[in-house]
Amino acid sequence: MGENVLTRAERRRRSEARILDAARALFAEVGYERATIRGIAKAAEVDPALVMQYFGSKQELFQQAVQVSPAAEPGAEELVEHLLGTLNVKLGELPQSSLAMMRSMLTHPEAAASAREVLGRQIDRLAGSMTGDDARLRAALMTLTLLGVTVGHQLLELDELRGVPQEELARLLRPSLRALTGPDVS
Amino acid sequence: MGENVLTRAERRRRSEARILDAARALFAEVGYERATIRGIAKAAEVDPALVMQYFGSKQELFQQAVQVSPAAEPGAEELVEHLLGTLNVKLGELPQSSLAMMRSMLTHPEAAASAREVLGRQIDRLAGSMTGDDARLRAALMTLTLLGVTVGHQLLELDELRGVPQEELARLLRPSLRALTGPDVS
DNA sequence: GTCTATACCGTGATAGAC
DNA sequence: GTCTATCACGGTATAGAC
Repeated sequence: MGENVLTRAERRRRSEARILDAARALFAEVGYERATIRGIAKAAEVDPALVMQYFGSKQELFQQAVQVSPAAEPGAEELVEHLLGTLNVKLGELPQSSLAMMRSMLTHPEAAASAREVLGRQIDRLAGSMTGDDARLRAALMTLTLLGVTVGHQLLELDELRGVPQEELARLLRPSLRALTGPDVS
Repeated sequence: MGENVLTRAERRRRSEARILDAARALFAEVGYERATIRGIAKAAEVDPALVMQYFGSKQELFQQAVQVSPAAEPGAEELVEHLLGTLNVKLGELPQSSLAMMRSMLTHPEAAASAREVLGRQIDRLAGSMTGDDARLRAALMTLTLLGVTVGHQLLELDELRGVPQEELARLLRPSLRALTGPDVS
């Protein structure tokens, strides 16, 4: 019967992608609890039941939507400088999946676990480049400093950080983070 | 007819107090959306309808539960040192009302507004003790640093901060915050 | 296989019995 | 004044029509 414009598998793939995009956007905007299956389906222009059909549950949809690819995770080999490069990403074009995770990390247990994992990995990398017995602790404080700034900027949208260029923030934070680096530098 | 053990006004006052305590605890533990009127009532050992009767709505209950007394708000006259004193409070015995507010600040609009207000006041106080045209920005970064540490410690409960004494954290953070203070000291 | 219709539950909130 | 019964709503999930 002639060629179809879209095969079924192709349609399915596109619908899934649209749902995931809509889910990421909504989770990032209002968090896990306030984001609804019906709302996500509406944004993706699909039937609400389809979302359940594809992903099984809201929780599984959330997991697939927010999982950050390890490649996209910030590395920290050059320590502070690279961390501030990371900051640029964090402050500018932080992927929506990360925003969605961060938005829900205080209220949704699953998101909290994910946050602990991601932060833990970053702390590990940082601590690996540092010496001293409290290296992990200092690495954690550096990571949490960036987390605080990111929360204030991206999620709370404090007026004080409105429209401040990333370079300015990096410039101001550099000495502060270096102070946590300890005696050793990279 | 003789004296009653408890007058009605007294009973009412005690019930209200128990409800507010339970509300603070639940809001702090699971956030605004997951805390339910019924759950709060059960914890306070009162009828759910009573909560509505007393407070009108869940939102009003939240407001009354989380409102932080201005006296309890951290001051910052001696700048870094006092801020680190503040940190002690933040890390040790942060009042449950503040925890409840922080827990919900990323997902509940009302809590977000409250957080912006409290953080803004702290930034104002800090900036008042600093000079330079970017004083407010640096003050904001200092405040967000402490916010990040508090979130990581109190809400995400990162392993890296488990059981670390406040003095240790203050010691490690002091140079970092001083670096944001800028050329002027208090 | 895809979607329509609906069941079912728990929520905040209300009205009215006691 | 207190509480039982119920409402309307919105959420997840499912059964069955196409």
